[in-house]
Amino acid sequence: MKRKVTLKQIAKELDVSVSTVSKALRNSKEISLDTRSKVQAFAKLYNYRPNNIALSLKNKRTKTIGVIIPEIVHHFFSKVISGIEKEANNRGYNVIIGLSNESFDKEVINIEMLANGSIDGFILSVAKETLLLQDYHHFYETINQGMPIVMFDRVVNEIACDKVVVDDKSGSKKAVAKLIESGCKNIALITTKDYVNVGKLRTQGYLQALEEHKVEPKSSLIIKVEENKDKEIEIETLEKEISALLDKEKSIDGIFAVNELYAITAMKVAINKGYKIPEEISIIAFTDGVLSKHAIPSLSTISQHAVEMGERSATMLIDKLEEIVEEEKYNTEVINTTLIERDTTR
Amino acid sequence: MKRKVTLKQIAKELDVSVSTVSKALRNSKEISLDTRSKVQAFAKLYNYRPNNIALSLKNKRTKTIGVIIPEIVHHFFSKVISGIEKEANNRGYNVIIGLSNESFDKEVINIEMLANGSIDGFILSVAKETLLLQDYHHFYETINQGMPIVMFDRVVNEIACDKVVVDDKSGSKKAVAKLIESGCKNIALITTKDYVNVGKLRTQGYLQALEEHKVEPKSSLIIKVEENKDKEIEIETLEKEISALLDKEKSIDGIFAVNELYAITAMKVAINKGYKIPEEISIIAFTDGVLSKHAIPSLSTISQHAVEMGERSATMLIDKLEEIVEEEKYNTEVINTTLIERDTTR
DNA sequence: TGGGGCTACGCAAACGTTTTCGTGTTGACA
DNA sequence: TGTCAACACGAAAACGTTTGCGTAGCCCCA
Repeated sequence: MKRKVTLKQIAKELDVSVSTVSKALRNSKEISLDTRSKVQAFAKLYNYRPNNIALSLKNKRTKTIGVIIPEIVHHFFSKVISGIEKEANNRGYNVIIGLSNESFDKEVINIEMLANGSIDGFILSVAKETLLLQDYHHFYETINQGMPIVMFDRVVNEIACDKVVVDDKSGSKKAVAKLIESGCKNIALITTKDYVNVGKLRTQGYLQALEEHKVEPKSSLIIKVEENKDKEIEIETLEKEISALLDKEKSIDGIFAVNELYAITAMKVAINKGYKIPEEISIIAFTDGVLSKHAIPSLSTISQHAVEMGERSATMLIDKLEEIVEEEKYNTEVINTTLIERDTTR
Repeated sequence: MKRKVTLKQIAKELDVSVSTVSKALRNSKEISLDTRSKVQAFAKLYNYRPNNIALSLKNKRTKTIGVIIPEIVHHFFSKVISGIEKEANNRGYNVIIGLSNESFDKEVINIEMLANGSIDGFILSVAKETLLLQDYHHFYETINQGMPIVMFDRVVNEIACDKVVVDDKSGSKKAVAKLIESGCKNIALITTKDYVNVGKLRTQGYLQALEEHKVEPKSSLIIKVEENKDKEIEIETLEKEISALLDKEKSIDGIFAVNELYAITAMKVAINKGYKIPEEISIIAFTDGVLSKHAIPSLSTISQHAVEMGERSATMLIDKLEEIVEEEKYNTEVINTTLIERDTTR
């Protein structure tokens, strides 16, 4: 087993100095052609590759970006990552991943672990617990130490950093408008509690769409789901709530859910009750994923273009790292949503 | 903006040497209690954290493991990653991710990018193209340089390294046996072409189960799907094939598919043709994911315990890195599968 | 023959740590 | 007063690079 070869070893072997080897490999004309080719041949033979860690230390940059997300087993986040990875790789960066599992503590630990020189900057989406606690000291500290952060999707408005968000409100409006225009009169909303920012915004979009179409909102048509660590329980509870809702409000002919899973759950309950979809009840979900695509019937959704979000985030971060954009200038990019019409809408 | 503080700065500020600071922070009794507390207080005040890169260079270990997977927008792989990340974090390691997108070239580039000192070892699942080309030089080179590799799921048998695999054959047998025992007489198989190792093994399991139950296999009941870069097209083609199959072989009363998506596709076609599921046709998929869980009806599956695979892989790699296991000793761990009975089986 | 100007290389510092070894000061004790 | 141990600290090397600068050797020309 031949260990990795270093400049020093090459130097020793060829009886020249380390600096000569280094310069020869970079084809400096300070070194004679003769020596250059000798060194290069030797380096090639032994498959020399400069040690990244040494370079990082010297250059004070790692060419690595840290990504902290709440969870990875989630279509949206994994799509964002694939976008980040693509753009990062194109520009010669690596991606290191930390998962917060929606926990404040894990988010803090992950950030601290990476902030000590391992990476050049962060791309992250804030954990729910953090949003609930509203404790953002770890973000401030990171930024204060000169490490740029790009937040995506779940952002904290009061923090001065780059952000990439989806236009939740207008996305919801799009969805609800579609339902109304296709003839729905009584549209139920399945959303989250208000502390989840995106849920709140999507709720606002729903209300605005109703208003603009002069439909009176009815609070009895809105379910605000209580999050639960155990998704199974959350969904089971939701099933009961939806079932009760459909029993009580017979006039419901449209459902807008703030995510796929809520929508699928609603569809399941409705189908079990014998409703025809989309003839009797139309359904649209925010967030487009595999579930929607392959559901039977396939679900109409609002796509948030997760891959693009990832790409844009990476672009913003790297632009800042490479000083293509001034340090103190923070932007918020809004990614537009698209309505994907499938089989649950008319 | 206060930059990261270093030992040198603390030393200068407190008018002692760098080594004194270092020792004081590690509570060496070589340093007087007085100096120690002074240094520690100062370090705390300025939130000193040792620079990871410098430590990596010094210690010749990065405490980071590289993970190369074919794609991340895939329930199985993201689950494996979450398992890896969990175990790695528990043991103080970071995880850096590379995506091959099933491409040989990207796999090679990713490995080369990370092998130059950035990480201590690899966990990877081989890209399809690599399996097709059977060009494994990049794996050999990596191992030769003393960097351990753990392969999971899609492994190369001929390479001497640790492996974590799922027992594909027995998993398939379990599924097909279940179908037979619940009364199915004519079980169709939807699988991949044979060069995909796991597809091949699962096909073998199907055949063995039939044999053990004295059912004559019929090649007319088997669809071997031609992979396509464009999944849409692949699935569309598959739909037609399944449709033709169901039209031709009216006696089919069970379907076993080597992955969720194939199973869902089959279910879709069957439902459209008016079959009752599971009464007229039972379906089981290899690979358990969101799709199966939330399909309507929910799909019975063979779970491969992806999170556990990730954890085991990480454990094996780290054990080797920390020399808990001898370097030259390679193991192959087999993760057992579990049949999850849902609504597509009787 | 002396000086100037190349050429081709080596030295050393720097990045931020840790650790081994050396050393100056102090105090105790004979 | 001389010796020795203990104490408290500093210097320097090492990890693997890159790069500015110094310089030995040579040739050329006056």
